[in-house]
Amino acid sequence: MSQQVLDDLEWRGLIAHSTDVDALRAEMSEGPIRFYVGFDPTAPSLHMGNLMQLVTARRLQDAGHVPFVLVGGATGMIGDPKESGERTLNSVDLVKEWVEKVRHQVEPFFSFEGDNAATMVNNYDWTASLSTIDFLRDIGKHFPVNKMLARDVVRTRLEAGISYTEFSYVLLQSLDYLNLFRDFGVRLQTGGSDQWGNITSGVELVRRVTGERVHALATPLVTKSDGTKYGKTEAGALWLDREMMSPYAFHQFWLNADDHDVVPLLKYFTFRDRDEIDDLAQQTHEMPSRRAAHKVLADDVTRLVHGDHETRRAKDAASALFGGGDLRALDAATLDAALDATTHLEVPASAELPTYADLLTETALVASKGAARRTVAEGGAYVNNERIDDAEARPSTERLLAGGWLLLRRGKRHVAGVRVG
RNA sequence: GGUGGGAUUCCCGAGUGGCCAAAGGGGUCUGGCUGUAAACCAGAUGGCUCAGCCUUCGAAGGUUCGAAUCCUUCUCCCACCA
Repeated sequence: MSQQVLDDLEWRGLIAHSTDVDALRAEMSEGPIRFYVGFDPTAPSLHMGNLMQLVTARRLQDAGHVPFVLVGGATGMIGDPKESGERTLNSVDLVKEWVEKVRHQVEPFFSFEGDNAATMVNNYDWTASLSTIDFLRDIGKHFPVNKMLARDVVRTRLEAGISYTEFSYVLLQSLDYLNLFRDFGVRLQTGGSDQWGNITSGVELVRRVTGERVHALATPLVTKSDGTKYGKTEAGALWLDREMMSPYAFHQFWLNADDHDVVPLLKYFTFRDRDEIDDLAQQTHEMPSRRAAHKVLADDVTRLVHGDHETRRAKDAASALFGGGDLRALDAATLDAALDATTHLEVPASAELPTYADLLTETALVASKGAARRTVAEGGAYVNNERIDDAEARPSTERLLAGGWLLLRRGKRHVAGVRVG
């Protein structure tokens, strides 16, 4: 029973790399196993790639397996080498702060009760007191430098330079696996394919030290159908933190997925089963304009990350703003709810309201006043769904909608509210 | 250690004294077509108090009426030689 989750992961396209799957399947068929997935505090919030790991781990827990969710209080201090170059070390206080944020973001995804309750761990707990001598003797001895140098990331970094600190990162992550195996009997690590090198190094360390063959699975990098990297928005990464990305913006991101990407995204990020996803794929094929799959994707993922209430708000905002109805017909309460969900701005009521160029800039709908003028000249700026042609003009108070709102829009889908009052 | 080549706007890459806010491509944005898709076509793409001004061509100085372009020093990369 509990091994069928592997078939599900495979069908969803979530297994990009794996150690011996048949051996893993055999172990799972005997009963639940313990597995771990780690998150390094490299930013104040998790993002799309981490979400994929969270959802994948949740699938494993739902199948009866026992999650150990690791927050990288130690690894976050060191920094995983990335191809683009050396990282700047974050201060100890900042890492600690981010550890707490990551922990809070991660917790809602798991159940901490029942037979297969999840356990939170922090690798700082077993590394902080580790002496350099012990580390070098017990761990370092198992890492041939010639093999470490052969890793792709390291090789690409040899020209540009890599510090001993980052070069050593893999030892710490491998030590995590060894410790979790010894202390808790963890036998599977999951993670993103960009972590595959680190993950297999952990498998190797466990084998060298204990002779046991533990397992690993890596999910693919999320890419668009055209092969480019997914998860980037105009504003940057797709953050899970609502302060860094509003639930409305988050919901819009999924809603605006390319048709070609929507089915893979449903498989990766939702808990819809095969029949439901096949049905949604069919609907998208037959009536693409209804965007049934996009709506399910956006609603499900937003609900998962931000909850029911925020999802409802994001949906209501979208239907008020993009529903195509007359904005003047909307009442103050509806507009309040819809525009509160977007980026919005308060300006005091006065005889002379700011110019459109200023309003567009201050709502961050455009990057600069020059960009605001350009957008207006290109015919890409709208107030209350009416195109404006003079950036230096000011809205008259007669234009105000219920509740003193003005609806600003740039292009087709970037909106912001201005409340005069 | 020596010699030669290089560092240009978000990225790649042209530019070798004024016509340079700087070709071309990519990316991005807007418009058109649509479905708040994709593809395609067109335009835009440093900032501002916008017929003008300010900041930008690895860094700092200098020459000149005028420098991304010339000179000096420094930093980093690449190639060849030792």
